Amino acid sequence: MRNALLDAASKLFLKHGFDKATARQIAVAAGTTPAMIHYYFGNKLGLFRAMLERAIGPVRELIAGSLQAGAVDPAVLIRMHMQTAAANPWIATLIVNEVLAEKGRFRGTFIRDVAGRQAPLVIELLQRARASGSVRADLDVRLAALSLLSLCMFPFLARQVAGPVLGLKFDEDEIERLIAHTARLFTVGTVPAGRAARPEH
Amino acid sequence: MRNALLDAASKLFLKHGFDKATARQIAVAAGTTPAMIHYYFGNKLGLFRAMLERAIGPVRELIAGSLQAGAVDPAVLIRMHMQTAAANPWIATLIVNEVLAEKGRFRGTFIRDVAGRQAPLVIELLQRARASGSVRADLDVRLAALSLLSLCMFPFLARQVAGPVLGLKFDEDEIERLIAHTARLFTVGTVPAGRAARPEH
DNA sequence: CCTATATTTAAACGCGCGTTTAATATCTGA
DNA sequence: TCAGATATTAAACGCGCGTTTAAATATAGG
Repeated sequence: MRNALLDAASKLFLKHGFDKATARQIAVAAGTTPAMIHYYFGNKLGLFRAMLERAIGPVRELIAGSLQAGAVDPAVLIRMHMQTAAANPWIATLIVNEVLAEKGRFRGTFIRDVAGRQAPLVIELLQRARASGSVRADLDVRLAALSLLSLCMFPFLARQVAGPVLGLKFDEDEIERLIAHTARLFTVGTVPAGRAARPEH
Repeated sequence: MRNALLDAASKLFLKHGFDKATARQIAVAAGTTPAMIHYYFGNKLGLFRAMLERAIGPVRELIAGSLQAGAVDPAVLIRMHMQTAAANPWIATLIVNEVLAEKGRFRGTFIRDVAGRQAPLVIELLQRARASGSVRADLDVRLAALSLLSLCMFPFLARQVAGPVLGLKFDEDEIERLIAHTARLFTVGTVPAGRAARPEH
């Protein structure tokens, strides 16, 4: 029953957000009553937190691990971010509903545990790239990190709008082209002055 | 009283979103009772729509007008978008709460009246730039339009997170540097192959 | 001045929310 | 077997929400 609640909570919280998903909805989806939420998790927020830890743990480890593995290319980082976001649509929904939204319930945790750990690694990666001469020397790495995250995340946050407006389907093939396009845009866009911009493939 | 309600609605709806801002909150902020909302606007949604039309009209005209004025540089477009987003913080909040969020109350209108009109103009601008040889010939203009919007909008949507995480203050000076950085990243990133990337200033 | 209309007030409505209670069922170990 | 702990159920709680009603007040026109 505990697991059934966690499963239902994953589906509904990550689809509709914390406020819109009601305790009764989740309980019914799990085949029980809201009293079980109180019994196992204390209250609705406790269920949300438990569900979140289960959902986000693997993703957090994946991202943190692959960055610490060593110096990687910005293009590789872009690919990893976008593939993760594409493969787990709930991440974008969660960020919109619980991080970016005013008083987002997950913002504090997200800043502390996810973005707060990841951003320094991205900045350090860009600094190394700058030191090695693969990006221009006068690049502001913090602004560049922001641009990189913008390019990687926004398309998935805005998927429901970008689809109809720009005529994008967000199928597997198109996402692959989007990743290649994005990696090239960022790589070429930060190339040292005087070095010719070359197609990657 | 009608105007007092619209003023209070602007402040609270645009700050907290439609759901979180309660009818009583707005009525009290306007110095009256919720019954006045029913009297002048029928219900809460009517007040939201009336407030929205008043708030978004000027911005819509500004953006639509300056694009139809003629062929402009992508860098100019980027500057205009980012300056508008920076000068009107409520735009980012509105987009997060009512457009990107699941079942956002403003998504339909936004797609039809704002993004749906603007995106074709951005795409056309990029096509002209491509035809004139100022961006590379094999650039996918739809993906490039998505990247452009990502770079322009995401920093302001994620302001509350990017600030602490990347150490950004989002003051006037920094926003100016962000705009210059973004314009350069996009311009250089879409430059034709073989043409040297040059600093802009 | 008086009446009819427009505006404002105060109070309550029904509803669904998260939560809690108390009773019942199920399981477990000595 | 059978008490004690664990798990589940059904029902209700108080609360705040958007909304509605009906009475009181202000405002204009003949």
